[in-house]
Amino acid sequence: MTQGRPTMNDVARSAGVSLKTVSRVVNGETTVAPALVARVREAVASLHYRPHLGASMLRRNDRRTSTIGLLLTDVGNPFSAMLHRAVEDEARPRGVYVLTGSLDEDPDRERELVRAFARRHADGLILVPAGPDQGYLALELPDGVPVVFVDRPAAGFPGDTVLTGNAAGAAEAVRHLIGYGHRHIAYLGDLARIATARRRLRGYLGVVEDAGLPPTVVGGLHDTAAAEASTLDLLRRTQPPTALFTAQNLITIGAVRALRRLGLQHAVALVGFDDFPLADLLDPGVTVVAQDPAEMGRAAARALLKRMDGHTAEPREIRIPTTLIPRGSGEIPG
Amino acid sequence: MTQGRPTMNDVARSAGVSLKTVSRVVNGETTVAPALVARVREAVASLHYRPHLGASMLRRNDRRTSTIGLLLTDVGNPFSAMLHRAVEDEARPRGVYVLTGSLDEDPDRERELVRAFARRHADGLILVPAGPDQGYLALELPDGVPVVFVDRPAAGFPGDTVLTGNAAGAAEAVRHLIGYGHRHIAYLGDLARIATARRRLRGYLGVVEDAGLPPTVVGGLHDTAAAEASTLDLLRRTQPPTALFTAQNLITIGAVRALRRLGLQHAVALVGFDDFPLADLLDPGVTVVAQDPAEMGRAAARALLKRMDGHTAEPREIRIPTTLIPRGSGEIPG
DNA sequence: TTGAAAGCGCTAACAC
DNA sequence: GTGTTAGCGCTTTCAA
Repeated sequence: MTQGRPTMNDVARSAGVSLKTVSRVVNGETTVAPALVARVREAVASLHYRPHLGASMLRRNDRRTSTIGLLLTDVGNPFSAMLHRAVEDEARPRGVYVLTGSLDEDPDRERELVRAFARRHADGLILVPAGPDQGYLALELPDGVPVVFVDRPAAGFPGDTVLTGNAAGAAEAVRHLIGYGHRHIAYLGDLARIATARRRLRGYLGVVEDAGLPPTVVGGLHDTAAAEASTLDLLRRTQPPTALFTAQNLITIGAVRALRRLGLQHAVALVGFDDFPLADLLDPGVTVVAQDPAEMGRAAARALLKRMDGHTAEPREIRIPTTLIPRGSGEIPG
Repeated sequence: MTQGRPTMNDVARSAGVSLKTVSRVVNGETTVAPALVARVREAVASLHYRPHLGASMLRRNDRRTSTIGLLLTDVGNPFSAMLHRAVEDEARPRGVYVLTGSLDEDPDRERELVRAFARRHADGLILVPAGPDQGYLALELPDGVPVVFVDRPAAGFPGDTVLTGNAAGAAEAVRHLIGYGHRHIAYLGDLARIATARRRLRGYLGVVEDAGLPPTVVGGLHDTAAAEASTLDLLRRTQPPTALFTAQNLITIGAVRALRRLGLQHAVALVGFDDFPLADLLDPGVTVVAQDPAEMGRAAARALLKRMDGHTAEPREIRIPTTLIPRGSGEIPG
């Protein structure tokens, strides 16, 4: 019955017209007699003909696939997932579909995925950079394929960049704690390679120094367990801090666990960077500086689609502000 | 400088060999003299040649793109996101990449996305069905493109199906509550179209009836707010239940909020279907019947890849068991 | 307005 | 081992 799917030629034969006429109808050209259009449409329907995008792409001049690539830290984490959803929502009305992949902070994986998506003729890329340098993009990507960077600045390749107010958000958190009378505020975070972490630390240090307070920095925390352990150590010191600023999601949760274990959750103040579900249901509710991943995704997708439409201008830097959400843990006086 | 990217012909000219020899080298065929291989490799590198997958696909017999489509309820929700990640992890070592999309329980959207992915020559699909019938797949998909269904059974198209033990999990939750002495256990859930919800309700009803207990069913709950309101109503009745079984994530959270507001969180027992982050940090910890989205994703991807490898056998039904995780709220005696 | 021929970049089939 | 020829399904170019 089916020996491969039907081609334009099959449709042409079935409709009694030439191949080219079918092509014209399928592509919505208006220079075809209505009677022929109808015959072709009928044949298309009865044969269940679907145009072969690859073949069309090969011959066409514009060579668009209406597909973009989205390279995230980890498609499974809630932050990435919300960003992903926002990108899809912007792309959907344009008939643009999304290839996705997780980089796990691995620069090799970043380049591998870029190459894979380039081979699949993505019209553009949205990238949360894992590596320190994106110069390779010039080699992997055909000319004219735009890239928008998200959450971290890129190096070596031009593109719009969507960033959160990392330093500003951290500064706001620390100022909030100072406003409640705290004079000894500790920073818990991941000081690693990642530019994001450094910016948050800078925000903390700036405010603490301006206020003439002693900085306490605990770095190198990558997961909940490490954060919990470090927080326990910190609070058992002879001069423990009266307030904590945790620079990331998982670290905040580790700190909450530690405070519980010591029964200090109503005694030591806490503000975390990044919101998380149910933060309001804990006791006390956890005060956070929330990012807006959905807005970041929307902004990135809009910037990319604009470039794909031929918009050429100097790469822009788009900054999405953070919001401090007081829920109790950050309003414990010092 | 760049007038389009280089083709195999450019490489052949640059290396002083024939087009076909380049093709052989690029495709890793072993019947080429080492000296020529080296010359071709060099030319490939210096010209930054990248093979044109579309053209290759067009001519090749097997016509594979090493791309699969993943159609989820909502890429932004944690359950879908974890499933997505597991699929990616299975596909990655095979050099298979993933097109993703959200259906939002909309059958039209389901068909639209299937068509879009088929046009992009996905080698296979993993689908969380939104609509009641998947018969259209036979028209939209080329012959031989396998589909694996996840989380819900499909109709009208053959394919492996990965399901959670919905009825069994619900039954276990209710039995757990009965084991703690409860005789009046209410069901809160979404009774809508969705097969999943009906199965959970069936699990509840089966156990309750077998135990000779009166069923109390509150349905039509779609979000946290509705669940909170309904729970409040329920607990203010003259004969309130002593235990709640909430059939879904968001409903569980709504119920938790309601119990808090009434100060009953240590008096009324609660078991929820679906785990959620921080369930253990609440007071009391929330006992749940946990699904395993990662295992569902792995199973689906493995089944799909096997079919893509030519495995032909009767479609299988793969059932991923649930796990009851006691954390406190389900162990309050009745 | 419609059609015939050429060819996009690549690989299958068959020479040499 | 290597090269030549034909052609995948479609759009371009140009002629009718």
